[in-house]
Parts: sequence; structure tokens; C-alpha cells
Amino acid sequence: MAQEPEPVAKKSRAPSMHDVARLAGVSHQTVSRVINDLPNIREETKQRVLDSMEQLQYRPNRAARALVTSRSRTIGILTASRTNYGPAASIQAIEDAANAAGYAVTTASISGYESTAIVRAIDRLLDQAIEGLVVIAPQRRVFDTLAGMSLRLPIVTLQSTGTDGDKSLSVDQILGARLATRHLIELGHRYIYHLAGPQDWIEAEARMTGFLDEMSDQDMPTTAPILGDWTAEFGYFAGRELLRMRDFTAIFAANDQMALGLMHAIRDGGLEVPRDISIVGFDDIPDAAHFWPPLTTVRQDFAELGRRCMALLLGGLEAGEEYAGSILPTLIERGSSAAPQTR
Amino acid sequence: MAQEPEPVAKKSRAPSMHDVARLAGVSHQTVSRVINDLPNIREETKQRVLDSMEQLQYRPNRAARALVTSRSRTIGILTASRTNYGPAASIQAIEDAANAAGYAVTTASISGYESTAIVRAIDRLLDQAIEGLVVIAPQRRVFDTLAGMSLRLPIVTLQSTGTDGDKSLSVDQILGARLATRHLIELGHRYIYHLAGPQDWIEAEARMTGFLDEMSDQDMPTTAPILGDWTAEFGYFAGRELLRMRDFTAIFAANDQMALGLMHAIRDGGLEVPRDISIVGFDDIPDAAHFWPPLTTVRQDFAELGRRCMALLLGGLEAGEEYAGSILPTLIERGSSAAPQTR
DNA sequence: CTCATCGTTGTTCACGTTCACAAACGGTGA
DNA sequence: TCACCGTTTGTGAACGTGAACAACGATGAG
Repeated sequence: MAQEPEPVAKKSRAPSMHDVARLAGVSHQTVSRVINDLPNIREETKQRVLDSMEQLQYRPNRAARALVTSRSRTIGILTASRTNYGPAASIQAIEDAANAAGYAVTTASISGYESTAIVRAIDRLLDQAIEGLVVIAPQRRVFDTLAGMSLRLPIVTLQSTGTDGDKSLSVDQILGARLATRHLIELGHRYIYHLAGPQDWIEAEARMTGFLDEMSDQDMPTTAPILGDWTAEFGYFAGRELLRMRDFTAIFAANDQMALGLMHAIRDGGLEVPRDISIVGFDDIPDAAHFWPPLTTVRQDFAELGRRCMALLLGGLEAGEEYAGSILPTLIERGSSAAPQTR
Repeated sequence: MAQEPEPVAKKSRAPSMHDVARLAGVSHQTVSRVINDLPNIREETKQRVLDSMEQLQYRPNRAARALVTSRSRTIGILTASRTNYGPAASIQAIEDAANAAGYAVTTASISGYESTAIVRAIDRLLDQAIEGLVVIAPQRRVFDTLAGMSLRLPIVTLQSTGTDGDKSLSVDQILGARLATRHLIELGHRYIYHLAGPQDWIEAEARMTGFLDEMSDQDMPTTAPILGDWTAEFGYFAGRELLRMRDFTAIFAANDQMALGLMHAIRDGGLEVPRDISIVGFDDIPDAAHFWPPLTTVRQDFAELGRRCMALLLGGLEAGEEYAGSILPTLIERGSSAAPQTR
């Protein structure tokens, strides 16, 4: 009897399925069917529901859906140093691919280097009930921590550790380093240094391995690689130190930034690249073509990496077989490398 | 009577609050109280619950919580080109601050330049029921689209558009550009070009404004700025074109990458920086100190920007007052700028 | 004419949590 | 002894969606 119409200022909340259903004169289940594109709906009914949705500006409630299906439709990315070009480009590609497949993406980045920071980052992702994990934090410690947690979800790592049981996908770092090293050897260099990345980075290790393997395959004398931190700043200081000896004619740097710093130091030392010293980098960041001199480097297709990564993850979201794929890097020859001076 | 114990392979799903409650011998509500750190719980009970949680490896179900509280505890970031250093650094800082405050972060990046892409990106974020939005996509079109959607949530933009009613926070681009320009004028340059960013980027516009304002304030002759696309590649080609006239002694580039390309072109043209032409950039990306010559540029503190941005967002998540803050940029003098040659 | 079948729609429940409220408990003062 | 109070704990109802199942009308076969 006293069933009054709703007052003007009804509870201000987002419209739900029931609101749509009421407006369209159907049950909420019918609305659900329309949303999920299920068969066996009369065309006219479907259209009426769609109109109602439009009119109310209806948006499915993701939380409710996640609750009932126990699927979050979210992919987690674990990353270190996303300001670097490589990881950033990969993240971009992963996000695009994930979005295209209807997945959302959350990232957690590891700040600092203590292992508690790693655990916290992973925890944040798990709190979000991610359905898959992409690891772009290519440090040993991260993988060890991850292995210790024995997570029950598909994991794709963007660096092959060689030891893990997860899927992994990577640009073949060893091959890349071999290409760079071989290039220098073929130019006639005999005394080549390697400025490597931080010790516990898997990529750094792989590049170092590639360098050492190629050098010994070709019977070249090797010196111990210098361990850097990826920054141009470090490359600069390492360069100043190296110039004291001058017992080399070429340096293979583990990334383009360090190569940039090296070239800076060499010029500051009164020498010239590539006349006195040849430099080869790694990554082919977009700026590398405009360094002075333009940098010879090894190109990695980060975007392709990200795309394939998502394909792997989505494909194997239920299946669980292992897989390891690799993408081939290519050598980009520019002005920073040349035959050594004949003295 | 026939109440058998659970069989071995019980339904494999994550433990819920009820499981914890049963193990601890309390009600689910008590568990909830422990989780949310509410008062009036006996210490002993609390400990028993915590132990049970630990034992079951319990994790609160975020979806269920979001459903009942209608709070997603998620912040959305709308971004373009996250591979650039500036945006990437900001995102990083925002994520850190958000995590510290218990929020998760999702990003959506605008691929392509059609306005449908913008709408889609925003839609993706809204689907996630974000509680706040940070916009790092500094294009007019994005803001126009955003304004047209009249969203009911706190928005912080990392670029001041000057016209919006939202909160905004930015490094003072106009001041930065003025600093750069003034620096060149004070060195004695009179004929200065500006290599600007893409036309619909707000930052590009602001830097151009700063440049033009400073030039006219100091009664310098001005030429129309050249509109670039932020890339080193474009800087290079613009440089080659400009060298045909040589009616200038300095160029202020709207970012460091374009400055890098310019310097490359100038050297290719047989001239020297800064002897023949002075160059000033903008951003102070980490590599800029190691360019050849090291680049004079304007530093923006992106990390600070990200941090303040989150403070603003979290502070105003319920309040709704407007606010516009700005961070001061600083000029970093390096080797790429010097007094013009006296001819 | 009756019954089985198929396409379409509705009803009810469950998901895991928080909120509002009620109940039990122990202590205190009249 | 009893009413009252504060602290601690439990009960039941939501939140919005999808899944299982039931119900309905129309159609066709026997």
C-alpha cells in the first residue's frame, strides 16, 4: 500500500545489472547473457537490453564478476628499473597485448635490492589476485625468491635463466654478445675489454658469457670483465680508469648507456672513437644512432618480446607445459667501430 | 551423525575468511576485525586468528572486499609514450607512493593518435573502477576528451593546462623555457631558433610560450619555432635543414633527444658545438651529461612530481577542492652552450 | 489430441567480504 | 540482588555478478 516511488535523491551509486534489467523489462540474467554474448536471446530483447545499458551508462562491476568467477582478468608484471628503455618498451608491448585480450595489467617494481623488497613486490601482485605473472626483473635474487615461493600461476620470464622450470622467453643474449665480439675481432681487434652489467643480472651474465665464449673460440687473449651498473655515469668512470693502461683497442659494453659514458671518457682523455678505440654497445636504444659517433650496437626487439610474452601467457593460462623461446638479436653497424690503427 | 571429515582432495580454492575462522574457533567477523585492525579484540583471540591466517596462507580476497565496500583501492594512470624517460620516471614515483598508501596502480597507454584510442584507454581504466586518475598524457586532445566525459572522480594532471577545473601539478615549463632562453641570451646570442615539440602537446606549447615570451621581453628577433616530434631522429633532420641557412648561433630544443639529434646534424655538417652553434635541451635525462658535448639542459624532477601527485590524489580522494601546484625547474649548464663566435 | 523438444526467459543460490545490529560476558553501583 | 554499562564476540544481511536449474510458450511428431 504505502509503496511510494523512490524519492528524488536516490542512493547515488553506479547502475547495476538489476537497474538495466528493470528498465528493459527483463531479468538480470538476461542482461548477463547479453553482456557475455551468450546465444539463445531474441534479437529484439537483446537490443532492448543494449539500449537500456546505453541509457544508464552501465558498466559491469569488475569486482562482482571477479568474485563469482574467481578470475581477476589481471596480469602482473614484476619489474626492476622501469625507467630504462628496454623494460619500458617490453612493458608497453605487454600492456597492449593484454588489453587486446581483455586483461588488465598491474605492475610492481622492486625498489632497492634487499630480498624483502622483492617479496613485498610479489606480495602486492598476489594481493591483486593476478592470473599470470611476467617477470622483467632479471636478477638472480628475484628468481631465487620466486622459486622459493612456489606460486600456483603461469609465469613467463623475459630472461632465460637456463635453470628454471617456468616458461621463459628472451632475446638470445649470448648470441648477441657473440655477434658484437665477433664483429670487433673481424675488424682486426685482438685486445678487447668487456664492460659488463651488475653481477646478479642474468642478462649481464649472459652477455659476459657470450663475450668470453667468442673470445676463447677465436683464441683471443681475455681479460676479466669490469662489472658496471648499466649507467652512463659508470661507463664514464670505468673509461677513465681503463685509459690509464691503454692495453686494448676496443671495448664491448653490455649496454648503450655505458657505451655512451665510455665514449665520453675516451674523448676527455684526448682520444678518438673509433680511430683510437672502437666501442660496441648493446640494446640499440633509439638515441644510439645519434650518439657521437653513432653507436655500433646489438638490437633487441623489445616490442616483439612483449607481444610474444603475452601470447605465451594467454595461451598457457590453463595448460601448463614448459616452453622456452628466443628471439634473435641483430648487429647494427655504425660509426663507433672500425679497424684498429696500424702502429 | 554422518558428519564425516572432509575427504583428502577437498575443493581446491584459496582459503577464505571462514576457513580461518573455523581453524581459530571464532566467527568470520572476528577474523575481519583482526584483518582491519579494529579495536576491542582480546589479545589472545587476535593472536590465535593471526596464527590461523599464517598457517593457511590466507590472503584477503580483494574482489569481495571491493564489492562490499565499493572501493577498488586502485589508481589509474593514463599515459602516452611510456618509453620516454620523463613519463616513466613519473609513473615509477606514482606507483611507489600509491603502494605505500595501500593502493594498486593500473596504467593505460594511448596507442595511436585518434580520439577513439583515447576514449578506449579511459574506458579501460574506468572498467577497473579506479578511484583516482593521473593523467600523464599531455596532449590537448586528451584533456578535451576527458572534459567531455565529465568523470566523477578525482583527477590530477601532470601538466597544467591552465584551463581545466581539475587539480594539476607540473614542473613550470614556461619558466624552464625562459631559463634556457635567458641563458643563451646572456651568453650573447641574438639569433636563436626553437625546435619545439608536437603541436598538441601541452608541454611543447608551454615551452614554446616560455621561449617566445623571453625573447620578446629581451627584444630579440624571433623566428617561427620548428615543430618536431620529440625524437632524436627528427632533431637530426631538422638540424640538416637549418644548417642550410645558418642565420643563427643557438638552438633551444624542447627536449634532450631532439637536442642530441641536432648536435649530430651539426657535426655532420662540419661545424662544432658549442664553437659554432650552442645547443640547450630540456629534461636532463640521465644520459645528457655524457652526450658530446655534455648537454646544457633544464632539469625536471620527475620523481618529486610523481610523489606530490599521489599526495594530492590521496589527500583529495574525498575532498574536492581545486589545486594547482608547480615545481621549479633548474638550468644545468654543461658544455653544449657557450658565447657565440665573434666574427 | 497428447507429448516430447527446443528456444527463450526467469528464479535461486553462491562467491568472500563488510556493516549494522544483537548477544553474551564480566564488572559496578544502588 | 538486580539493573546497567562497556567490552568482546556472533548473526544475518547486503554488495553485483554468473551458474545451475526451472519454467514457459511454440512447434512438430505420433
